Amino acid sequence: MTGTGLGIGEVARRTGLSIDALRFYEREGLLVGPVDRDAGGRRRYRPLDVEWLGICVRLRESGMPLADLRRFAGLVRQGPGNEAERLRLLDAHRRRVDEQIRALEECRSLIAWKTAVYADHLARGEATGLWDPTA
Amino acid sequence: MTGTGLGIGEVARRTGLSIDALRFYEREGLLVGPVDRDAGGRRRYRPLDVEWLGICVRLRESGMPLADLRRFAGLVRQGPGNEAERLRLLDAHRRRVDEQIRALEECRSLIAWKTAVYADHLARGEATGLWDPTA
DNA sequence: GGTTGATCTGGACCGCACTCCAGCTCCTAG
DNA sequence: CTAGGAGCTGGAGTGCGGTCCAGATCAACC
Repeated sequence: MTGTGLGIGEVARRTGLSIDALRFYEREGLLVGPVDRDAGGRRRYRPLDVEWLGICVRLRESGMPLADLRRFAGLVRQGPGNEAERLRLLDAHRRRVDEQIRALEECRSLIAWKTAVYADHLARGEATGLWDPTA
Repeated sequence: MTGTGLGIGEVARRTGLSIDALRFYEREGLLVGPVDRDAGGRRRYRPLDVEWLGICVRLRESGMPLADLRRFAGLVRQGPGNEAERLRLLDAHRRRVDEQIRALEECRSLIAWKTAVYADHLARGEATGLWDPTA
């Protein structure tokens, strides 16, 4: 029997984080609590840890800096009583995500327009509207 | 008279890039051609340069690495004849942007759900479903 | 002529988020 | 017993994308 919880390799596979990143996150205080260790000193992640790491991954993917993640983890670690602050933090982040989506959509439409210009140009041979700094 | 073209400070204001970044981009070969200089050796950006920089900003905002931007700039610098490759490059980037938007929207909905949980909790005092690692 | 403000160059430095490494321990299978 | 594989620690190194700085020059105005 492997004991309770998951080993670091398994957690890495499940979360998509590297083993090094998992140890790094722990050193940086991004977890909601100390990770259990087995008799030999190896990490054993409980389901809660893994779930939290999943959230970390999402927040990171959406551009939250580690510093903010650390603050959030700190609030959660303190336990109940600071929900208002957690809410503020998440809400501010959501607004940033909205803004990112908006900006990306704008970029996307510029790119789509440019690709359309090139595609059109290729479809009919020489055409106008191309970048040509030699002009 | 200030002569033709814009000074670096003005271009920085218009593009949102810092003066240092503008010089850095130039050193890194991200521009479509050499920037003009006035009698005193100062940069004078032509409208085409500024327009290209605007595109750079968009592409960077949407996560294109400088290396790709450099490749694209190189193609444009070469002049007509490589439109197919420019198209491939932009198209690949558009797909990455689409993927980013998708991922961000997923993150957004997780965050929205979490904030709803906290908001609900705050609205009615103690409730369930909160992170509490002390449990 | 002097001051002020923008710009120049080359090169050092920075923050972020990891990633890699040496040298060690521990567990399991054969 | 031994070989292999997963994991451990502390610390150094990496890649990206700029940012900062010293020391000089230049243009314009008073």
